[in-house]
Amino acid sequence: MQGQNISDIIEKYLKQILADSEQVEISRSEIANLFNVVPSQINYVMKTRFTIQNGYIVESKRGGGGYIRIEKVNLLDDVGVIDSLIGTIGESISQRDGLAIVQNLYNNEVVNRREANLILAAIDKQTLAADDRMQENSFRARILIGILNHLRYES
Amino acid sequence: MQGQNISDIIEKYLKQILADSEQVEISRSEIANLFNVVPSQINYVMKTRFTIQNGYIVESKRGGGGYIRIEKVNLLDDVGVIDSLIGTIGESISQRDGLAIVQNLYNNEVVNRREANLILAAIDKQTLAADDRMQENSFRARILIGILNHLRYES
DNA sequence: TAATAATAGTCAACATTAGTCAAACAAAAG
DNA sequence: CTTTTGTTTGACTAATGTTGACTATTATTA
Repeated sequence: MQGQNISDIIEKYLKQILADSEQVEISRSEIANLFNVVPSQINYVMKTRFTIQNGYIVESKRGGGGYIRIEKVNLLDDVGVIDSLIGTIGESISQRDGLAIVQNLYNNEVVNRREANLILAAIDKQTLAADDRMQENSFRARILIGILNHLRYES
Repeated sequence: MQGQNISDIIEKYLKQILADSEQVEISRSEIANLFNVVPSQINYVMKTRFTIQNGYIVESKRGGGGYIRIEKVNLLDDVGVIDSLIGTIGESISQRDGLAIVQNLYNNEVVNRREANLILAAIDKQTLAADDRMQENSFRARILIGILNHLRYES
C-alpha cells in the first residue's frame, strides 16, 4: 500500500470524485484547508498528478469566485504517433520540417485538410515574423507541441 | 457548477435575453439595483464581457432617459468585421481577449469546435511559454492575425 | 438661457482569489 | 553514506472582481 504523503491523498480524493463525474471544480483554499496544507500545494498536485499525459486538463480562474477545474478527457489511440512527433520537434524546428510534421499528421488522418492548413498558417514564417531565425524556430516548435498535446484527446 | 461571482451572473442574465433578440437596452441603475451592486459594476461587466472581440457592440446615452444598449454583431454579415478584429488585435493581445475572439469565430460558424480548440491550443499561454508577457502577447497577436487572414481566403 | 435633475463613465483603492519560485525538508536510489 | 529525486512551505506576484468618490453628458424645468 503506497500513497502515504499528503499529495497522494489529495490526488486520490480528487480522482474519487472524477470517477463519477467528468470534471471537478474546486476552490484552492478550501481544499488546502480541508487537508491542512498551504494553498500552493494544490498547484503542486495539479502539476504532478493531473497532467495531459495522464488524461486531465486543468483550468483555473483567479479573483472573486475563482476556481480550479479538473477535466478528465479521453486519450486517443495515436498517442504514440504524437509522442514521437514531439520528440523529433525538440526545442526548435524549421518551417520546412514543420511542414513535414503537419503532412505526417494529415497522412495519419489525425487532422483533415482544413485543419492542416490552419496549423500551417499558424506556424508560417510570415505569420511568426520573428526577429531572428532562432526565435522563429523556437516558437514554431512550441506552437506545434502545444497543438500536438491538444490532439492527444478529443474535446 | 460555475458562475459564482456576480459579474458572471449579470453576464449570463444579459446573454439570455440576447439569445432571443438582437439587442438589449437596459437602464444601468435598474440592473445594478436588480443584482444589488453599485452601478459602475455594470460598466465593468460591459468592458470585460461585451467587447467587440466577443461580438458585441455597446452604446449608451447619459441624462434623462439614458440607457445602455448591447447589440450582437454577426461576422458573416459583415466582412469588414474580420478586418476590425485584426485591428483590435494590433501588435499584442492577452490570452483572455484571444479566447474571446476565437469564441466569436466559433459562434459565427467561421470555425467549428475542433478548429477553435486547435487555435486555442496554438495561442495558449503555456504553449507560447515566452520569456515575458510582452513577447507572449506579441506572438499571440501574430498567430491570430495569420490565422484570421488565412480564414478570410479560405471561406 | 441657466439651473437642476437624471442619467452613465472613469479611475483608483481595496478585496479575493490563484500562480510562481526557490528554499527547506524528506524519501528513495545508488 | 551520499546523491538524486520528490514533497512541503511560505513569501511574493498576478489576475480578476467590487466599491465608491468624482466627473461628464443629456434632459427638464424655472
